[in-house]
Amino acid sequence: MFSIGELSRATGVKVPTIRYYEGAGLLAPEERTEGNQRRYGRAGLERLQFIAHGRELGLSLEAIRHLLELSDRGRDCTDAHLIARRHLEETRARIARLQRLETELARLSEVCDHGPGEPCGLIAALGDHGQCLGEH
Amino acid sequence: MFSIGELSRATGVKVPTIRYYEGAGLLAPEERTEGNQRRYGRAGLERLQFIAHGRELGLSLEAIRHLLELSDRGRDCTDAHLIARRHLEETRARIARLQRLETELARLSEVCDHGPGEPCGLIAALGDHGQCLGEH
DNA sequence: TCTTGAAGCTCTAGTCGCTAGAGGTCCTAT
DNA sequence: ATAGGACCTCTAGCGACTAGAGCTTCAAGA
Repeated sequence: MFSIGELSRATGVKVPTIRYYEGAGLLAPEERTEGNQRRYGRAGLERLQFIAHGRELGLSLEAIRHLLELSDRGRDCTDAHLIARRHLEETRARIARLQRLETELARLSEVCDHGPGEPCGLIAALGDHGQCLGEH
Repeated sequence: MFSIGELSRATGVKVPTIRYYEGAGLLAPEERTEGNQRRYGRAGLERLQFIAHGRELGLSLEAIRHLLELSDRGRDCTDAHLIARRHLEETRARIARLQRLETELARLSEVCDHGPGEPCGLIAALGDHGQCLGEH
């Protein structure tokens, strides 16, 4: 049986976050001590690792909840693959978007050929979308 | 003089968001009508465009507030370039991180060679960080 | 067995950047 | 004069935590 602190050290998930996950209906302790402290078993540890790993991969708690249900029910994992696939697509879209921003930012931080007393090109460019090359 | 709705249409920023920016100390209307409605001038419009553009570039309101102060004070824009540069670095780091996730997700959504009744490889992999190839 | 102090408990509120809704007032065109 | 769209303020909610107050419990050493 693990205390919440042991679970925290074992997974790298902070104690208040574990309690938060419990409130969010993702992870309940197997039992409580007489004094009302949480005690987890191996299953709890693994479940928390599952959650933590999903979060590292950028999945929402919503998506993780869904995956946990599928995992609890076992069998058909079509939905699980759908979730992973959808998340992969979102990730790709976010990468593409960030890359456009990167280009823009790189350009912006170069633009500053103003002489003494003249306004800064960077600040001017920030106010004027028309100076941008692409979409963002 | 523009009403808040006109400003909204001109910039694409929603009305409640403009009010939120005001609460956040980024943008105040030049004046109010007798009936307490906000009225903005050209300066207000440009300031909002500045904010909106900064947000599109993913800058925090904090960073934008800072840039606005620099712009208001004019002259030395070293700090402005620092902000832009730091944000560019953050953006690059986020891209790199997302790309590692992309690889992992792509791999994950392929892994599912389980026979009928056997547990799904995807769900197992989600619980076990050790199966990952890289860092994330 | 007692004591101490780290670790646990619950509850509330704050973070960021909005968004939605309630319930009321104002402005403007007909 | 009136209708109704646009405006006002205020409060609460989102997601995923984080921080703090004020209290209780547990475990190890004396």
